[in-house]
Amino acid sequence: MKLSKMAITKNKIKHEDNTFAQDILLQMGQLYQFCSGVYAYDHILYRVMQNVKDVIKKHLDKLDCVEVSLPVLQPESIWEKSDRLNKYVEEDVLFRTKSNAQNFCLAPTAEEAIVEFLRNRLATYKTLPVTFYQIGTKFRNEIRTKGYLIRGKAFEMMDAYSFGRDTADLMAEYDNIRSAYFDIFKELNLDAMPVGADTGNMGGSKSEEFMLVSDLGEDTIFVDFDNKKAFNSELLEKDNAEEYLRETYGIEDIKKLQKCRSLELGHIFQLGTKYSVSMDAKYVDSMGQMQPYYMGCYGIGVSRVVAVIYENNKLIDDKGDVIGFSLPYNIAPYKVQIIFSNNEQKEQQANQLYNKLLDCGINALLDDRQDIMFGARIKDANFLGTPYIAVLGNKTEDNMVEIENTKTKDKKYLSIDEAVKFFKSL
RNA sequence: CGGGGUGUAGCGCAGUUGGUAGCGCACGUGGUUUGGGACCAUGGGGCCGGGAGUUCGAGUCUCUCCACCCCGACCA
Repeated sequence: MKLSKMAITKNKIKHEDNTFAQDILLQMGQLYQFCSGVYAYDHILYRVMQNVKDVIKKHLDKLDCVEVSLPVLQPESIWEKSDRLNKYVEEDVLFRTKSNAQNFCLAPTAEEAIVEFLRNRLATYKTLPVTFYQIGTKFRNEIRTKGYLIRGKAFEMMDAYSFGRDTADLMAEYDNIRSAYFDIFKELNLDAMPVGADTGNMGGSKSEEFMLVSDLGEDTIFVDFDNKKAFNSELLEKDNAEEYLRETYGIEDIKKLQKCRSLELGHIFQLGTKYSVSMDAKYVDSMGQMQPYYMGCYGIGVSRVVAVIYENNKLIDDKGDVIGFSLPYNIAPYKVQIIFSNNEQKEQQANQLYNKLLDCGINALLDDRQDIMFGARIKDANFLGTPYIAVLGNKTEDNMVEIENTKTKDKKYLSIDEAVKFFKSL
């Protein structure tokens, strides 16, 4: 992609109090706020999110989870069936809309929709167990939005739903997804851990949040780092909290746990038969008897994950100012930003490198903006978050490229073909 | 919904005891520059968040809405 085509102006970021990554994204125009909790994503940010989604998909597909797309516009009638409509309306969390004849809502989650979608096709035990998922925009009228993408009114979420014959099926798939979550967060380089949590509006018997210890978060958790056990402080409000924690999460002595601030990135629930019973969704077992599905549901806050990735990959100079980002190679939509001195020969070589990289399927950015000084190109090169910068400057030896790792600042000097080879090897 | 804060150009901000709007960056044009955010000249861009008042006169004072941010409460 050429910068001249991306409507990118010379960036000059005000650094005062700009330690928050998303403030930088707003100033750069990668994030644009329409109103509280509602944002547009510019190209780079959007592609980062796509890549995060691809990582999630890869690990779910490995488990034979089936990706589908459920409607964002949901008839409220399905919410009446599960008896959740009143609760969501009372809490004013639902964005409601209507035609002359029918009431709709914008999907805040999709338990009802997935049951409607699959109930007739999961008529017999022979079709079970299965897990379906989707990744898309969800809408919740948050009473109070927070931290831009951390908590918005419209946000991207992966939501998966498992259908099993019995508790054993449910537990097995819950564990599968749980371990897939470990793989997903590991690949995203996020140190998230499962934390015992309240089931809230979802209901069900047990749930765990995947929490990242972070000041960005809104939750307080208690962690036993040695035994890798943790729970959300909200559970302390339960009746018989200690007994519940011991039985459900195997937490013996609360006093030994360490209190931490944390951010919820995912949440997995053992729903059991809550929705299959309320919505009368059943299958026929091998004895010819009607049985309710044993369901689980599993979410990952994708836009929130993206916000954290940016936060974790800020580039900070000696003065402590944020000067850009260096995204992890596997998440960065573009691997290298190519800049060149204002002379024809260097421009030609830069184009050559750019085209050769594209031919090899390596996404590169070319800063081909006119009337801009070389120094400004260098400064700007950190903002779009490419893990590498390729410099073809007057001080670079002829036909050579200076490749800089934006995170480590390591530099190497290669010919154009060697540079291409280098990127192919990554 | 309580508490606090902020609304002035695309972004970041200044605007004195009320006198009719400024700065930096960005953007246009001309020229000189050209490896760590160049310089000179010049130009365009504003319902000063909205409305009502006080006043000869309101960005500034009063009232009242609204929006956004932060802290709570609540939830994912």
